[in-house]
Amino acid sequence: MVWKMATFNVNGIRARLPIVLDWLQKEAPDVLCLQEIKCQEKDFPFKAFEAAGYHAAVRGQKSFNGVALLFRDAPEEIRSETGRDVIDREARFLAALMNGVWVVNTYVPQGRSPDDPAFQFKLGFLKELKSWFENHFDPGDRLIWTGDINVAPEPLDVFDPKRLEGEVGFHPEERAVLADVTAWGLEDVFRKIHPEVRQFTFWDYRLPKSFERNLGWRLDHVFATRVLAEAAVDCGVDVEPRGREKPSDHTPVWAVFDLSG
Amino acid sequence: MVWKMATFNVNGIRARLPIVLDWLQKEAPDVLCLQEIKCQEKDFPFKAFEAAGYHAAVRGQKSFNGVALLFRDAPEEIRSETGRDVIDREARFLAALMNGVWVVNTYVPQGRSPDDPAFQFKLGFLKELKSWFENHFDPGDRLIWTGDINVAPEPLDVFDPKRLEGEVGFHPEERAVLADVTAWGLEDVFRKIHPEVRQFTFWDYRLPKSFERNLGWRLDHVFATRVLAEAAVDCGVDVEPRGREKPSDHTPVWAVFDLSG
DNA sequence: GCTTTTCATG
DNA sequence: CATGAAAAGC
Repeated sequence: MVWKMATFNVNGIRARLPIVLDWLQKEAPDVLCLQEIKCQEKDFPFKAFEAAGYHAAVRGQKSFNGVALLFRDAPEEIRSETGRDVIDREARFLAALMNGVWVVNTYVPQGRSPDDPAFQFKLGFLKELKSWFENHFDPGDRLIWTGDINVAPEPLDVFDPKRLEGEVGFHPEERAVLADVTAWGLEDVFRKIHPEVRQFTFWDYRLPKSFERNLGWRLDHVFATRVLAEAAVDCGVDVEPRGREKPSDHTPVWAVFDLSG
Repeated sequence: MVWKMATFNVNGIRARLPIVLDWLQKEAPDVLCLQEIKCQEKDFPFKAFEAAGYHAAVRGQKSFNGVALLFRDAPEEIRSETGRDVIDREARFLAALMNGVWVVNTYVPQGRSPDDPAFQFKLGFLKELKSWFENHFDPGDRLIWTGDINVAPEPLDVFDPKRLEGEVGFHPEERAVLADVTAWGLEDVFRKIHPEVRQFTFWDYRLPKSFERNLGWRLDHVFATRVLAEAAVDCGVDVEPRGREKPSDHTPVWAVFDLSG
C-alpha cells in the first residue's frame, strides 16, 4: 500500500480554507497534519472538509496555536494529550495511529528569542517529547514525527547560516536538543531523499519579498523511524500554496511511503 | 449634454474597492457621490480610481463617516465645510459645482434611536442644511442634494410601514424635518419618475436574509431643484452590487439629466 | 453582519 | 506582513 502524508502550518485555518481545500484536491494525501489552526474546535470548518472527503480530529485553542489531522480513513487511535506538563500546556500536539503508523503532529513553540522564557518552553517541549517517545514507543515501531518543528537542523536549512547563527530557529542549543530527539531513532525523510537540496518551507512575512528572494527556512519536517524511513518512496516541498494570494508563511511538506512490507 | 450622477454608501471604501470600480466601469457616471468611506484622506485609494479614469475629492475621518466625490471632469468649485456647527462636526458633507450643477453630497447622521442625543444631531443636521441652502442658493439654481439621507420619506419607502412607524429612519419627526428641507425647493427625482414603485436602497445586515426577502428601506436619495428635476431623463436603483459577495448594506442610486436647456 | 481600530502573537 | 480578538458603530 502506497501511503501519502503531509504537513502544513496554515496560520489560521479559516483564513486559509480555500488554499487547503485546493491542495487536498490536488495532492489527495491520506493524512494532512495542520498546525496553527488558530481556532477552537467549535469554529473548525469540519463541513468544508467533509465535502472534500476528509474527516478531521482537532486540538483547538482560541486565537493561537491549535493542531488538526485531516484523514480519509478513520484512525485506529487518537491522542490529544501526553499527560506531561510542557507539551499539554497549549494546543500543540495531536497524534493518531493510522494505517499502522503512529503520526505525531506537533506545533513546536517558536521560542521568541534565546533569552526569553519562551525559548526554555521550546527546549522543554522537545525534551519532553523525546521522553514521551522513549516511554511509549520503540525505535523499531512505525512512527512519524511531523509538523512545524520550528528548528532548522543544518546550515543548508536556512537562507544565510552565518547571519542567522544563534537566532531563534537556528540556535545551537535548539539544534542540539533536536538532534537528541532524533537520536532516539528518527530520520529526516526530506534530507534522506534529497541530501544536498536547499529547500525551505517557511518564508517570513516580515522580511520584505522573502518568498520572491527565497529568504527562507526549513522548519517543517517529516521524521520517521528507520523502518519507515527506508520505506519512503519520495518526499517534497510544494511551494505553490506559498505563491498564492493570501498565503500562509509556511508551505506543505509531503512524503510517500510504501507500507507493503 | 446628457449628464449622469450617482450616489453610493459604500460602508468602507477600502473593503468595497472592487465593487465600486466594477460599478464605475459598468455605469460610467459623470459623478459618483460616496458616503461612509471610513478612512482618512491619506488612506483613500486615489490611485485605483485614477487608473479607472476618475479623480476624487475626499472629506475623510478616521474609522467612521467620510464622504467623497469621484468625477471625470474637474469641478469648478469644491466645498468640504459649511462653516456651521452641526454639519461640520464630522466628515459628512462635500459639495462641488460641476457642469453647472451644484452637487451636495451628505451622509446624514443615522440617529441611533429617537431618545438618543444622536437623533437631535440628525434633526439639527437637516435643519442646518436647509438654512445653508436658503443662505447660499436660490430654488431656481441647478442644485442636487444627494447621498445617504437616512430618512425614508413615505410609507412606500420602507418594507413594513406599520411595524417601522416611529423607528429611526421612519420617525414622523424626521420625515417632517426632511419635508421642510425639500419644501425649500427640492424634488425627489426617483419618486417623480417612479411615482408608485416600491424600491429600496438599503437592506440591514443584521436582519437575516433582508436582501433576499427584500426587507429594505429607501434612504439614499437624489433631490433636485425644480429646473433640474424637470430635466431628469431617468432615475433608478441598481440592485446588482448589493447582491454580490461582501456587499455594502446600501446600493447605488443614479439619475440622468439633460443639461442642454 | 460587516467594517473599522487597536492589540497580541509570530 | 499576517492572523485572530474585542469593541464601537450602523
